[in-house]
Parts: sequence; structure tokens; C-alpha cells
Amino acid sequence: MSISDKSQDLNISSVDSSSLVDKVESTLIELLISQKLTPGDLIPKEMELTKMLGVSRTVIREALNRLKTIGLIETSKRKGSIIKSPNLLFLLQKSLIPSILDHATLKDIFELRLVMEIGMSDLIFRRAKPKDIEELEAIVKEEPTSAKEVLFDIDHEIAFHGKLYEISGNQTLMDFQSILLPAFRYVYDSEMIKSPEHDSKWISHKDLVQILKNGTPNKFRNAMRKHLDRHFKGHFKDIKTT
Amino acid sequence: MSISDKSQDLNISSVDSSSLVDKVESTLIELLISQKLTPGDLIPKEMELTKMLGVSRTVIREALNRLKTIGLIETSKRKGSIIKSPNLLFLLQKSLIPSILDHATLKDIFELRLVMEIGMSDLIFRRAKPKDIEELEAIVKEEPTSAKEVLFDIDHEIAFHGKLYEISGNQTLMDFQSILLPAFRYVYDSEMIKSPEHDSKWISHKDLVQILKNGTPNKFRNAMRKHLDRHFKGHFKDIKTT
DNA sequence: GATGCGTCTTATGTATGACATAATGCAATA
DNA sequence: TATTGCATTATGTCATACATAAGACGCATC
Repeated sequence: MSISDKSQDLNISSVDSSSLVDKVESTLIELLISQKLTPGDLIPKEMELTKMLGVSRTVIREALNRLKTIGLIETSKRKGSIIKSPNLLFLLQKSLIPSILDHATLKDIFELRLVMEIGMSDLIFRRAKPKDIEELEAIVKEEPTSAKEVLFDIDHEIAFHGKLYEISGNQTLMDFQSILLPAFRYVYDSEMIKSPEHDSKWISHKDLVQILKNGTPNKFRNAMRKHLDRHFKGHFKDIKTT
Repeated sequence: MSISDKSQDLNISSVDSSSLVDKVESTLIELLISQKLTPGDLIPKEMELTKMLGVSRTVIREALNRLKTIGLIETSKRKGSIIKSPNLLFLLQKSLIPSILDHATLKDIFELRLVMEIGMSDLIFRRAKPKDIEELEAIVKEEPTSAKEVLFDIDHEIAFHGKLYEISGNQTLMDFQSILLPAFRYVYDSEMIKSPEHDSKWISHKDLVQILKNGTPNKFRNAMRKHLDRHFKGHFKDIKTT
């Protein structure tokens, strides 16, 4: 029996290996919450915090720096630190470096795209304005009509689907898409996805636009699912279609 | 005419106000990418970086601390800093403090939930194992059968829908849901959402489970949309139903 | 020869003091 | 009144010193 097994059995409380900065960081976050601070409020100066928490300014600064990194505060000279409403997605952007992400996560992200695009059909259908539809029509204008001929052009693909996200009117969703884009491209480029030939029942971009104009939310949602079918089939062979 | 107006006219390029730490941070990230570093690789020691970049150790440390905050690296004594595949969602967790998020973002997040749950129907349908269905049945067992009587119990709601995320088999999606949970709760608690009475066509959790057992992916997806309809109606009055 | 133990070395973690720099308020001045 | 200039304040950067944990290494023990 190894020592680690023993520690499980004996329920030895694991020693607190977190650094001072870690502790101060969480203390500060708790402070924000308990004090019900909202964006615009100021938090104590560095020197006050050093006195309050009994640690050096170095530690305080490193902790504040972390809050700054996750967008919870903003600092300026003379004024000090001010609470901010963080842009959730801005964060992801920095850490999302496709080459560093592991395969499983990349796969998840690609799947997430499919999930979002099907799910947002209702938003799109409701919020599409005539002008949006015109733009979509302009984008798909050059596409050949026969399904067989449709080549897979990633830039074109992104233009069309990107516009859909825009129409959804959900800023968080849009940000999310734009952040995940590098991951999508990476998945395509690295040939993790092979798009098989689509069959005659396949729904093209043009078809989607038509349904958006004349169909119902339900029809549109199901059409979107069909449109994405080749991706479901292509990589995620474990997903039943239709 | 104010000075700021003038600067616009004269097209004076705004001075770079970013701090040294900001610059070092992006330099380091570029380094990671250009050097094609992957998880497990070591990056130069703090002292080497101070020499390479010509700044003090303080600045280097603050920049490294940021990379650590976004999960790109991990540090340990004696070994130095090591590249990590960041858990994208872990990050969000810290910054997602509902009371600090602005209303618009909270609304977006709630909407995102609806989008994801409809969109992931296909994954659920394909990946649900007999055991999963049993669990779902256990969860909905206590529910009254008549739609009229169904009370809105948020914990029950979370148990059922949480299980659905689990079934989806997409780890990123699951993490996402668990992170967004506080925001969901907040939206419910703060009564930003009012659930209207559901009509006779409403789909209950029990109905969903039945369709999951005996239906098709298409039916399940559309049923999920109907199930969530009260939320679409409740808060997002600008969304057409069905 | 393998295992265990103590010591040394190394790189990060923390503390302290100093000065630079930007933002703000206020007083002096034209 | 408007503008300039100075003092103040709090963050940003630098330098140095020491604490601490994790490996590396050698040595003794079996």
C-alpha cells in the first residue's frame, strides 16, 4: 500500500500547499462578494491592504494583478483599483491557443459549435431583419446550386455562419464564436475533420436562407441540423444522424 | 474645440499606454506560440528572462503570474515554469460572479443555456445509456403528472438538466454548465425570469424521458424546444415561439 | 548494488526600501 | 476665467536580500 493510498484511508487532511498569493487572492474575491461591491466601486489601496492582511506589498500586488488578469478590477495611478464587470470571453481568448490545447478539448469545442448553431436557430429566426437576410443572400450568391458541386471553403463557411451568430443578437454567443474561431480553423486545417460528400438531401446555405425567409422556426432548426449533418457524420462517427 | 477633438482631426496616434508587464506578457505568449511549445515543455527561468528582455525580475514575475492565472503555465520551485494545457472553463469560474456581471450579460447567459440545451439534443439522444435513462427516470419519479401542477423547483430543475449535460458526454459543455449555474440561479432568484403557466401542449421532464427512450433525435430536439418554451416566453418576449 | 538519509544547490516565493510616473487637486498667475 | 505649475498620492518598476521547497548528489547502511 502506497503512502497516498494510506492518506486516503486515514483521511489525512492534505497540507495547505497554496502560496500566500493564492490565499490573498481568494480573500480579496470573498471581500468583493461579501461587501457587495459592484462595478465602479473602489477597493482599498495597496498599502491599506498590506496592513489589513499583514502581508507584504509584493504579495498584495501579485494578487491584485491576478484579479486584473481575470478582468475583475482595473487599476490606474492615483485612483487605485476599481471594480469592473469582466468580459467573460476576453479571458478565454488569451488562453485559447489551439496548438497548446489537447485533442479532447478541441474535439469538444468543435462539437460545441454544432450544438450552438442548432440551438440558436430560434434566436436567428426571430431576430433576423430584412437587411440581415439581404446580407446572407449576398454571401451565398456565388455558391453553385447543385449540392454535389459545393466545395468546402472555410472562409466562405465562416462568413456565412459568422453572420448567423451576429443575427442571433446575443453578444456573449458572438464573442464565444469569434474566440472559438481559431480552434475551428485549427480543426479544419489539421484535417481532424473530413467532410464526406453530402447526399442529395443535404441542405445548402441557400436552402437555409430560403427557409429563414419563408419557413417556421421549427423548420429552420431542423434544416440547420441537416445542414450540419456532414460534420456530425464526418468526425463524430458515434453520433446517429437525423 | 477641445484637445480631444483636435487629436481626432489631426489623427495623432495615441501613445502606447500599456505597461511594461503588458508588453512582456504578450511577448511571452508570442514566444510560446512561435517556439511551438507544447504542454510539458519548460520555459526559461525568471533570471534568464530578465536578461533576455532587459526588465526587472518584478516585471517578469508579474507577467508570468498572469500566464499562471490564465492557466497557461504552472510553476514549481527549483523546476521553474512548465507549459500547461489550460482548462478553458476554470478561468471563467473565477470571474463569473453574478452580482458583478451586468444585466445584459446575465441575460445572454440565460439565453445561452437555452441554446445549448436545444442544440445538444442530438448528443444526448445518441449517447444516453440505459443506466442514464434509469437515473433520469428516478429524478422525475416524484413529479406530478398533470402539467398544471408542476411547480418550479430550481434544485429539481438543475438535477434533471444537469444530468442531461452529463449525458452529452462533452466535458467542455459540462464544465460550461456547471460554471454558468450560479448565473442561472441568480437569474431565477432575482426574478428576472417569470415562468408563466404552461399550457396543455407543454412537454414535461417525464415526456422528455419517454421520447428519449422511444423517439427519434428529431423528435427529441423539438420536444426539448417545447419544454423550454416557457423560458423563451417568460423573459424573452421578443422570441417567437414554436 | 540497492535503498535510505542528510546536505547542497537551484529557482521560485516573500519582504523591504527606493525611485519613476501618471492622475488629481489646488493655488498662483496672466 | 482659463491656464499653468506644483504638491500629493497611489500605482509601476527596480534592486537586493532572504525564506522555502524540490531535485541532485554523495555517503552510509544493509
